[in-house]
Amino acid sequence: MKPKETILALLQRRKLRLTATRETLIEWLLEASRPLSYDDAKTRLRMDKATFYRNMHTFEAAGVIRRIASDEKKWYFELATSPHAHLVCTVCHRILCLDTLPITVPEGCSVDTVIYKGRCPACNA
Amino acid sequence: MKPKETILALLQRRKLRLTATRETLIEWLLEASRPLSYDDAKTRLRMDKATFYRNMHTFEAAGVIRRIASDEKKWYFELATSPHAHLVCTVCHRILCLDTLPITVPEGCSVDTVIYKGRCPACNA
DNA sequence: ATTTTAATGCAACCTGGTTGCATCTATACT
DNA sequence: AGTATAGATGCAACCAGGTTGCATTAAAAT
Repeated sequence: MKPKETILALLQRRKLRLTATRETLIEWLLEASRPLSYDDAKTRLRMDKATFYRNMHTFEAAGVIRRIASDEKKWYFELATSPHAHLVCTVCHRILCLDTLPITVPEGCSVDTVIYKGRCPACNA
Repeated sequence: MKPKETILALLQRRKLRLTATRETLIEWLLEASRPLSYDDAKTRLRMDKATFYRNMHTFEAAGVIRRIASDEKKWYFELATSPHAHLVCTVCHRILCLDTLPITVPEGCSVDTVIYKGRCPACNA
């Protein structure tokens, strides 16, 4: 995982300003072990949702993060680490990162990522 | 694919009423070769959206259809045929049905379905 | 220190979907 | 067939997640 400084430097190279808000967001993403939503953010980070989403767009454009659509019509965000599959739990709706990146690519398609839908280990027990 | 009569009979067995609206919806789903949304429906079927979504819930509960979340925060619906994977196109946002049902199930999870994200053959050309 | 330009916060808005309620109609009952 | 009744429909109001406009604030360039 890239250290915070590397990510912040990357943003600065893009002429993006280094605000306290952005530092907080990056720290928060670094700590997370799974993709997080604005809902997750707002309990820990006091921040307007417009600011949150605008920064997520900015970070995404800078290649720093990726977004994943949940089943419950929310966006989840994770740092753009090496590509991997995700499991969207149909019970608790959390999104887990998986090691496995399978697969046989379907004919004529190009596949960026794979999403499994099912039960996470906690909900499967 | 189950014929229309079989599906309608199945609904009746559940004490659901056989309305013109429901017949139209079932016909429309039978004709479709890919999952469809209310947006797709409203251009062909004149029907209130509350009625559309309520029926989709009812059909789903009866096991007649399945729903798939798109990237654009819309629900897509398909008849509950044999389980298969889907490709959500990141360009045209359409959802394609795939023959392949891969996979190695991730440790401790149970997997209901798999979603590929990438470019459909049309957008990949 | 001053200027400039991007980032922030608030409120208003947009879109997809849901809910409350009056009306209507498929089915059950006689 | 005629009537009763419970489920289905349509409309409007609502809700939630996310976006946008705009005035204010604050990095960073000078």
